[in-house]
Amino acid sequence: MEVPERRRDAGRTRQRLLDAARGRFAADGFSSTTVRQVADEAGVDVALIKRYFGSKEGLFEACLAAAVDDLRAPADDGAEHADLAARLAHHALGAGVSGAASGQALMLLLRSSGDEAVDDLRRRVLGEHSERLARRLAPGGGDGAAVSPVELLTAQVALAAVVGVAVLRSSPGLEPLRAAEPAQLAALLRRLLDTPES
Amino acid sequence: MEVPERRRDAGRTRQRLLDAARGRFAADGFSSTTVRQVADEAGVDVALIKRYFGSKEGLFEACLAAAVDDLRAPADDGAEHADLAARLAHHALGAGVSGAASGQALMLLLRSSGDEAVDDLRRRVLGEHSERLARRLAPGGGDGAAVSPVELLTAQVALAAVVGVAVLRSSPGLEPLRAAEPAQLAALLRRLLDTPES
DNA sequence: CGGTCAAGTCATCGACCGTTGACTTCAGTC
DNA sequence: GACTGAAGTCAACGGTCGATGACTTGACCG
Repeated sequence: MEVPERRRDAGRTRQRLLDAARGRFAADGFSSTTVRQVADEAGVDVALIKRYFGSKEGLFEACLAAAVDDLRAPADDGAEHADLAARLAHHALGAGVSGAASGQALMLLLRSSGDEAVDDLRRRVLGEHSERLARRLAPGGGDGAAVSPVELLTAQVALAAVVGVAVLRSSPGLEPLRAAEPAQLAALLRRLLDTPES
Repeated sequence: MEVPERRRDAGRTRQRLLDAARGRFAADGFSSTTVRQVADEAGVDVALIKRYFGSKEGLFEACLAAAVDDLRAPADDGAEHADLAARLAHHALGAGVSGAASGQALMLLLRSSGDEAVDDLRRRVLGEHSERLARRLAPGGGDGAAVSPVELLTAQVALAAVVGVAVLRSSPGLEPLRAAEPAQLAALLRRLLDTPES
């Protein structure tokens, strides 16, 4: 299974560009990131971005698609976290499927490239997640019936809390929030998921 | 008290630039905003930005200073909102002192210009707010003693929730979260401010 | 070994950005 | 009504960005 370490490997350089771009886009945003920075960090030439992704926006969309896959991936923790809050915290705040840093996929999802299609994708993903969360919040536990407006709003506030934690952990690096473990954050966020009225 | 509507008024154009810039910076971020956009939206010439604010960064810092003043301003609601959650929600998510849109000051605080001094200011403001919130969370209600780590973390998670609500309301426009009233959000966020352990 | 095509390099283009200084116009003063 | 300084206008600058196409180098196959 040992790869012979080819000096020219399209898939490898493509992945390097993807990794470098994802970090830059998540940390600095779309417009602050330059394709030359990404290419330098990946150790390849700038022109290869056009070859493999068409344009800077194409590169961003590829990063976003990977992040969406990370976020949509079923919690492989499985039965490890029986609690809904623990699963939410680990899924959104813990390390992603790939070697992404904590909360990187979530930060990437919040970044805007100015493209309307990208904004629609973001809206769709956030809407799906909030609805799924609301369904699990319902007493029945996710039967076919539509969720009530208050349940949906509750789920969105809980989702907002996770988003806010990711934001405050990344750019301002607020301590001790940044160093807190997902389990500890889950314990604090759990109260948001209780039913508002008995 | 009728202002004679001078055609040349330095203070007026300065305020117009400030208003236009604050909206653009809060909505699109620092690097996505161009000084020509701001000048056009304000109806003045681009060169006046240099005259009144020195540079684009100076304009951003002036906007940020105004936002920090908004956030640091004592809740003029006074005794109107006896509840801590209601005060937090109204203060951060309601309309600002000036005619700023909902959560605009908070969004502006999260934006980065790449300047390290600005990042330090953001860290300081967020740290102050979380500490103040933690002090009010303490059973004693804000005596001189230092807050416990768990109280500080609880306050920061609550602050993160408010930040996340502001983020999801602004760029993705997640419904029904976007249209929710501060009082309704306060009712949902209140559970985060309870003491974790009895 | 030579052919062939993908992978990677290089220089450069046009556009846009922030910035700047010289110029023009208006308001207040004597 | 001329003087003066502030307020506003204009054109242009250097620099950087994303994009592009011609060129070179390498790997694989017969």
